[in-house]
Amino acid sequence: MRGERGKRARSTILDVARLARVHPSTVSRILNDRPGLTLRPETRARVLAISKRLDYRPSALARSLRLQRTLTLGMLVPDIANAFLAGIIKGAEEACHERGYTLIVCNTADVPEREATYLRVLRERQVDGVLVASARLSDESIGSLLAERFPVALVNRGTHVDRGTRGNDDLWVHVDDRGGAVAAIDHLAALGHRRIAHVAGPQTTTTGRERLVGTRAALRRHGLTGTIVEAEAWSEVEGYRAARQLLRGDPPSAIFAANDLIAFGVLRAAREAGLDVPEDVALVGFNDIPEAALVDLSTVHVPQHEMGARAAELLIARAEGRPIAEPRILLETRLVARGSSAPAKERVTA
Amino acid sequence: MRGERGKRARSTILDVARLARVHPSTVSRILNDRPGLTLRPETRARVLAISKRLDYRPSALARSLRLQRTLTLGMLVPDIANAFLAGIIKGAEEACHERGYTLIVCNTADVPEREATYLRVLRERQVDGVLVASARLSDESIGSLLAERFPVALVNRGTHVDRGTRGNDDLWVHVDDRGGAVAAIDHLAALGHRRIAHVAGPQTTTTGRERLVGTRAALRRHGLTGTIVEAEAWSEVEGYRAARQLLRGDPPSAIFAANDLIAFGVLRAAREAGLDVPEDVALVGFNDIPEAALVDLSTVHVPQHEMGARAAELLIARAEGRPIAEPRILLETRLVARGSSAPAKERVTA
DNA sequence: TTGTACGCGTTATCAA
DNA sequence: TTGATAACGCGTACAA
Repeated sequence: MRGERGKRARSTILDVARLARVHPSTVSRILNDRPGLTLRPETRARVLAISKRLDYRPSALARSLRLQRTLTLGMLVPDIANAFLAGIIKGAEEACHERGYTLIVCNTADVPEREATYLRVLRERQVDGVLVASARLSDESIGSLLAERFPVALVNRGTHVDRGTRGNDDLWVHVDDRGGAVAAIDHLAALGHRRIAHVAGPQTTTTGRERLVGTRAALRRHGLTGTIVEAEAWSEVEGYRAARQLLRGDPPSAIFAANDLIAFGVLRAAREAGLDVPEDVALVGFNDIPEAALVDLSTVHVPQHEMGARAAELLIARAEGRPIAEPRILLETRLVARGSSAPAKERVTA
Repeated sequence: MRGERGKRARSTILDVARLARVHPSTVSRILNDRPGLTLRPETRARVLAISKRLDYRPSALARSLRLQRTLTLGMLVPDIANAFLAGIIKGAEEACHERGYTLIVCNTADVPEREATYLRVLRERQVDGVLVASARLSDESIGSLLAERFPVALVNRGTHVDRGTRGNDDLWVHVDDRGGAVAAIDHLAALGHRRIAHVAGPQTTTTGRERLVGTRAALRRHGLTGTIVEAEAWSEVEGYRAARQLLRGDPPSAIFAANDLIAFGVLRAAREAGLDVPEDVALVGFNDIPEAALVDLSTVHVPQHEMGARAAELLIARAEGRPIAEPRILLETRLVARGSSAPAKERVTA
């Protein structure tokens, strides 16, 4: 039963060397060919030919063991299936691929135990660095990585891990959450809305907090109070739950949801409450995931792909020991107005 | 500049052995502890303690090199950000995690060159098997893998690779595409629709073909002809393009789109054409991705998570040389009726 | 019950 | 210009 498979043993560098009548190390040199090295074209050609004929492919395992680097990056995300994260992952994956790195994406489901397990696995596999896109705060695990000076890059999340012990060279790619929130509120205010509510994201996350801060500041500037409710998670379901609470009684005329998924939940709750969007209540989300266009949701655009790519590039630079000019990258957001926040304006006082 | 990082060298099995005053091999034995091996509890405890103290973690690299297996699976997908595939990936990832395997997801973007590159990378990394979820047909690359008896499992795609040279033991997890299509058409016919169109998926893919076959059969059974147009890709954009062609002139009263993304495109085209869904035209999709609920799309449900999980399990079994009872798994679909296909019925002859 | 010796496949370094 | 050697970190057959 066993041993049935894996018959045709893969050819190694020794096989090539033997057939080419050279030493294995010569084969290695030729195949990797460093500039500034002198090989006789003759042997070179012969080795190349043999290696092609044997379909020789070096073992990344052995090489990594020898080189002490794997050309592999790990990535921790709370949910692969989340459209926003998917965009980030894709960006990171492409940047990695371009530079010859492989990315291992790990789905933590925001469960600390899984996070820890994966972190262990990644380290056992000697990945050259870890990209952390999970939104949760305060990770001792991350703290310990940073403490060990293990290459880590944070994407779309901050950290409250003991600022004291860390330098200012932490790798960090995020967007202007406050600015985005301000843009959202400004947009709604410009449409004439005065009764604006905010369905905030979990206040256990940096993004959730920052967006709330921006919202509050903008509301104040417009001389508005605004109602704030908090969704317990960045999900449609929790957005729905929070919105129901908000819509009972005297509903606001406009709602800014902390992200698009939450906005979808708000949308569902509004419909159930017999409220039309945007006629009865205007709605703005955050992130601009592809589905936002599907339901004509106004939202704050976030360059997901770029976030992932930039973060991966930073991390690779760090892993390769290259100097990094800007370890912290702040990307701009941009409001995308769509149907969900269209009317109002003329009926300001309606 | 360099050498700055990676200072604190990770402790190896030798460090543990030294401090525990035993031979490295003893440490290895204790840590892996095979049943049926007799260790003195005393040394055992000592080694365990030391290893804990040093925070020793074995190198997966070295182990894999020695064991000739990596406990790693590769996965080829055309688009990580595709919601349907994301569900499959998630299922596969979880199954892998449960069994101690790591999954490397590769985004091929349906570009043959990338597919080939990734396949090479995965083999160099000695993955124990590859999960192929790309929908394209006829891959010589896949053919060669199969020929080499390298563990491969196909998910949501068939293969037209030379049936002759392959056994019947190919690993294959897919859904009943024909049955699903039939269910969709039956559903529309039951609503009273007589002018039913099908926006088919790319006929270069097995799923696209199977769904068309099912559609044709069902239409025929109902004594209908039906219009067929083909989308050039499984995307919103191509669905839109195909639908525009379909909707000019005398539009059908119902449309079955080969998958949800295409259905979204149809939806957009219908709206632009001033047609209301479902009042003027009923719509049914395929896959039941989460976004389908968002726009109230009727669709054929596909157990994405299960597909990924089952495929991964099959592949792991094969990689470990365990016998496989059912190498080909066919999962059932189920029609989910939502608003997009609601009315009609009473106005059959309207 | 534990130690010895070797090999997994590469590549860097030094010698020739 | 090429060869020889050692080492990366681990697991296992065999010996003690």
